[in-house]
Order: sequence, then C-alpha cells, then structure tokens
Amino acid sequence: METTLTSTPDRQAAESPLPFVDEVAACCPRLTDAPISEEEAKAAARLFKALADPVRVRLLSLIGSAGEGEACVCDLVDTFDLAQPTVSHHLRVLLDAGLVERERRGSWAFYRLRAGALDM
Amino acid sequence: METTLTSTPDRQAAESPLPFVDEVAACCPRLTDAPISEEEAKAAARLFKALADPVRVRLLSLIGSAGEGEACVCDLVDTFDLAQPTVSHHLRVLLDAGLVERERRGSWAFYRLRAGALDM
DNA sequence: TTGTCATATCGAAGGCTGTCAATATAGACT
DNA sequence: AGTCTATATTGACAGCCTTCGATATGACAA
Repeated sequence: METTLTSTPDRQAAESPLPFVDEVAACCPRLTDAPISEEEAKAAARLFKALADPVRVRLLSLIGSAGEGEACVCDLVDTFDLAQPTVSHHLRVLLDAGLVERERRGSWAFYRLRAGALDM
Repeated sequence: METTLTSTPDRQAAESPLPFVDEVAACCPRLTDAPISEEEAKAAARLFKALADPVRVRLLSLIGSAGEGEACVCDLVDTFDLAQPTVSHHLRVLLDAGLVERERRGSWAFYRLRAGALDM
C-alpha cells in the first residue's frame, strides 16, 4: 500500500446498494439520498425524541391498535404502573410532536394517531 | 346523551383505516396491529433514542450518502462544529445501537450503515 | 352551589445526556 | 526507540427528562 498518513484514506469500491438503505428509506426517504440539512436533522431528531421512551411507544401502540382508532386517557392510565400525571405528561409530549391528536368529549379526553405525523 | 360519569365513555364508530397507519407501518410494522409488549417497546425506544439527536441523524445521513457507502471519522469530524471526542461519542452511540458498523483500516476508522438495523 | 370525577399543570428530586479538555491507545513513519 | 496522526476513553459539568405528590381546571350530578 502506498497511502501515507497525510493523504486521504482509501475507500472500498461500492459494490451494491445496501439492504439497509431500503429499510431506512421506508421510514426516512431522504436520509440516505444526500446529506440532509441541519434543519432537517433537527426536525427528524425532534420526532425521534418523542418516540424515545418505552411508555410513549406503548401509548402510540395502544392508541393505534384500539378498536375505534382512539383511546381514552382513563383506559391508558390503567395500563401502566405509573401515576396519572406521568401518563398525562407523556401524552402531551406525543401531542406536541404532532404524533397524536386529542378530542375532549365530556370529562374524557380521547387520543388518536395523527395522519401524516411521520412526514418529514 | 345518556352517559354518566361512572360508565365507560362512548367511542366513535371506526369508519376507515387511518392514513397514518400506513406510514407508521412502513417504519414499525407491528406498532399498530396490536398492543406491543413492554419488551418490544423498550427495544424500539432504545433504537429511537439513538436517533434522537440532530448530530446523530446527520452522521447517519452523511455515512449513508457517502460515495462508497462508508465514511471516515476524519471527514465526519470536519463536518461538525464539535470537538472530536464529541463526534466519537455520537458514533459510539450509533454503534451500540447497531445502526452502524466500524472497520479499522490503518489508523483510520470507517463507518457504514448496518444492514437490518431497523428490524424490530 | 357543593361535591366528585377525569384530566392537566406545577414544582421538585434524581438520573441521564451532550459537551468539552485532558489523556490514553494504537498504527505508521523515521 | 521515538514521534506523529487518528481515534477512543475518561472525568467533569451543565442542562434536560422522567417521575412523583400536590394542586388546578373543567365537566357533570345532586
């Protein structure tokens, strides 16, 4: 090899598209096409941060898989071994991230998944 | 309305599959089919946590969109206005999450996206 | 109006995270 | 050997996040 420490390092020749690319593309189409901008990265990270908690992932799953596409806070609170304010906090994070929407009916609050939430 | 406070709240009739479901499904197929387990939620959250930082999202994008499918740390460090240990730290987080893999060649370290990283 | 139920907000405690300077490791050249 | 270069690790600090109890809000019932 003739590379020296001060030169640009060698790269391997690209052989075939990475299988991973397809999978990432399914979630974040523009992630691997070209380097994304700082702003795009910030927006994506904000979204991922909202998903970066097991409680919130389960909340999304519970809401999304609920029979009528919506779930009442009262049911959600019962599912977790957490205080009610904690569940309320996590729902607010999901709401602020635009992942769910809330509808008040009487004393109850119903959450449903928000269409287009993963468009970036 | 005849609902009382102590009874189970009304639900709206399901009309059509939510458009959102398709989008979530593209990323996390089993998220909305049925309530996921606590373990699955923990695994998903661990993955999302690794993505929940703008620097790491940009790193993934830079690595994934690099000409040969791999990027040298030396190039990555130059892209950011961050100290070298900080970039190294973020790369380690991505590595621990299984999102990238590292190969040492000489003094350099090359990172590439890891196939199957988003399978959950 | 007074009470109760469902949900949200506030404020505090503890743990986790991003960042850096300093240092360590390890390969490559002399 | 010694020195340089590239990268990783360590230790510390500041800010953020999860969680809770306490409290507020707001709707319904009596």
